[in-house]
Amino acid sequence: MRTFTLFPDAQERTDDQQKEREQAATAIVDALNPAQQEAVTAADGPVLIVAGPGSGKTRVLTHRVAYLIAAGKSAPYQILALTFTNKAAREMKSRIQKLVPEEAGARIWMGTFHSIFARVMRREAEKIGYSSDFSIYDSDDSERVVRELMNDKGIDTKQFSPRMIRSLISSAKNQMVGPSQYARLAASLPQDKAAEIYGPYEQVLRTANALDFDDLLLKPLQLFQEHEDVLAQYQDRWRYIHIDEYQDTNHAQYRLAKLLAGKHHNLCVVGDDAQSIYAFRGADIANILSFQRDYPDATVVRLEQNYRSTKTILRVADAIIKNNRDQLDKSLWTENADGEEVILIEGISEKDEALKLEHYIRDLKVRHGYGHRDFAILYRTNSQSRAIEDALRRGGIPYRVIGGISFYQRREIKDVLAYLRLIVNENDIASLRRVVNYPTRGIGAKSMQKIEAFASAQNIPLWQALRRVDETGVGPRAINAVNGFVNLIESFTERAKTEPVGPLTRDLIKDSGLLGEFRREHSTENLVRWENVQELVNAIAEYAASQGDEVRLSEFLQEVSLFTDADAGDDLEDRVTLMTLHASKGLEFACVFVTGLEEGLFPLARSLDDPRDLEEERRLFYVGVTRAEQRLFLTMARSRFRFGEQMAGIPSRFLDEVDAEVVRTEAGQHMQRRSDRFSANRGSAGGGSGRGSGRGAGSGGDWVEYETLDPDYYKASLRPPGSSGSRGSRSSTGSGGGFGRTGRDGQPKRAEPTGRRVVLDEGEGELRPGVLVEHDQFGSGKILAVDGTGQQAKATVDFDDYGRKKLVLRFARLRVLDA
DNA sequence: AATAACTTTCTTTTT
DNA sequence: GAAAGTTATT
Repeated sequence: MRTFTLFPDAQERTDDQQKEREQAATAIVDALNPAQQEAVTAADGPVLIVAGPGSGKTRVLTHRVAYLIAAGKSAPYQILALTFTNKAAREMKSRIQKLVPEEAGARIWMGTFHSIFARVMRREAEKIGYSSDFSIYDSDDSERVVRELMNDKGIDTKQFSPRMIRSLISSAKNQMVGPSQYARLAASLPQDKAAEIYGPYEQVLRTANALDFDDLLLKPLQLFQEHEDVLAQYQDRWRYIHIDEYQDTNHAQYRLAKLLAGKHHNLCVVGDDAQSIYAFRGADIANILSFQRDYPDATVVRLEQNYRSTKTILRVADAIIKNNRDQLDKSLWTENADGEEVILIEGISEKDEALKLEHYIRDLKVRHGYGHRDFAILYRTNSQSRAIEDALRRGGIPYRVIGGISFYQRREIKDVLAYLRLIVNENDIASLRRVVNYPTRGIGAKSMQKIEAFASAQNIPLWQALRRVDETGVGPRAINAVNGFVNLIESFTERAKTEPVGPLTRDLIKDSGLLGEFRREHSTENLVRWENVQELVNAIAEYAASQGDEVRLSEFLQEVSLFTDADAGDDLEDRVTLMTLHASKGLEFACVFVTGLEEGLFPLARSLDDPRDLEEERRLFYVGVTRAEQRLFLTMARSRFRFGEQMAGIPSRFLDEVDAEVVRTEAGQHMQRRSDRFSANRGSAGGGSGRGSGRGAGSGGDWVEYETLDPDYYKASLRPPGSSGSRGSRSSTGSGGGFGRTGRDGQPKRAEPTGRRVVLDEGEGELRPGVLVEHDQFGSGKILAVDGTGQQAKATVDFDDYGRKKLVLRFARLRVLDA
């Protein structure tokens, strides 16, 4: 065991304390390999850790922070560690507290750039003219603002999508180009339109006292640039700064890091240029490539040993990344075993692909003892999850989907949040617009137009115009409605000053009419929505509890905006994980399926024009492949439903780039190269078309013949405890409790029918082909077909007088005629 | 002003 | 295969 001489400026301690600390520090360092040790114990000053996948870089960062704390570097200063997700921060923090338990009280600021600087803004907002109750606009909110502005200016939102305009504005902001400068630089038609919107957009956010995601970085930058004293204060607060996934920092983040580390230079960054996959949102790979130029005295450590994957998997990864030109040279190696060959799976359609995934998972689980949590299914676009979910659900395999529409992005949740935001911040125009006539209360577009005209004529905030609605010239009904709305919001603003937020939110949901909206129609969908809203109430109550009595609603709202699905993950449950390749960054799984390897999908069609985009896609593939510890599967479908129609799938060019030596097809052959890839595997894959006997039965020894097995053999893997499988998995982080709690809280008359779930499509079961039905308008007819379920259920009906029509059951109000 | 039903458009990845 | 936009009807 080695002992380290700890830093000379450590606090004064008794000899015993000093000894204890040195032992702790030694233990922290001894757990690592020499290269990692070097990274962890590097002297003060800039440190660049270039680390390949699976090299334990997050571990290194964790240990470095722990080591600094053990060495007494933290007190009285604090350590800042910026991670890529909030979840990563949480995990790192808890590991640090295990490594240096006696220092659990050490102040570590840990989180994403966005969450850390939202905190900074909460403290300093007034200094640059914002109030600390600012709202945070996510890209959805921003897009709405952009859309409205475009409508105001008569820009065709069909020709130029608000999303595109928003993202142009966002990248301008990221590069710190202001509206007037952007107008000068605009060189294309969309850019001209963006330039037209950019200034007003900034103005709207400003008057709304709102910050978008870009502002969360830019405003602190502005703060630091305008207030040297504030900068100095933060420079001294955070003497040691750590940044994980440095290759994915954007320009503003780069500047922030540079400013903050400007005084003490203790900036330690970890990254892998080969894993840079966020250029589309402004990440600049140059940040890591030029670190040594920015900090010539930097200690550079390379971590090239991989501890995660088998040699085979690494070989595939290496073959992939070699096709990229702009890459720092790294040679990855591992002492791990060769491991299993990589398997290439071909489905006849995306359904077949999904079915095969399900079969493989089942098979591996039974034959090799994997748990569900050992599997990850990765895809390029969120929409690909559907087919896979269907297959897993049918197979009774529990799963969770990360990303997609996260809980806080759901409409019903955003509606409630918009009310809360308005209560906190009456200038929040976007939230106001969202809820002013939802649920409908008679304040339609025309009335709002008049009120807005009045506001701009009088040069008063929109909210004030609402208060003076009787001067705006709208009709008496609208005046009444607006006054009701204003009173509603203001009474809650008043109550929010003294009352706890949990019950307050519950009352709000009732008084605003949202509750009535959910009850109005008893559909399964509304029930789910209502459950989600209950869950939100619980989340708020929970937050309130964790913060003690002093609850800041605005703070909760701000944090919620930065919360993502990936942060929520309860890893404890034994489920298969489904997510995009992007979301998989930093994670690892025993078995990984990279799916949808088809031209146009992965790589995505849009990336084909620009070689840099294509390289990013390739890095994405590299990231996906290197998530696997033991087994890797590459899958594709020969046809796929996209753009609403069936499209043929051509094997991805990426498949030509992997090392064919270590890849075999399901049939056990070595993968064939490009020249004949279009016919490759056709013989054996053809068998997959016969679904019933499918599962590659024809391919020989690879597959267990399910039919010949003891029927109980698979029982264990069927339908584990978790209830209705997937449905809840997106959003059901403990939803059950939600109802109970609200119900218990003691207003029996409001007791929602929690147990009795009235499913109002109850008639649906009777609507089968052949059944005679009657429609209010079309008269009688015969059902020809029914497709979709629940909300989406549609029936094709042949009406006696009107001919064939396709009706959405939700609206159609079909009555069954007795035969 | 609100609703129902039909039509169109668009689908990358996300802090 | 879903959302937003459009139109017709009350």
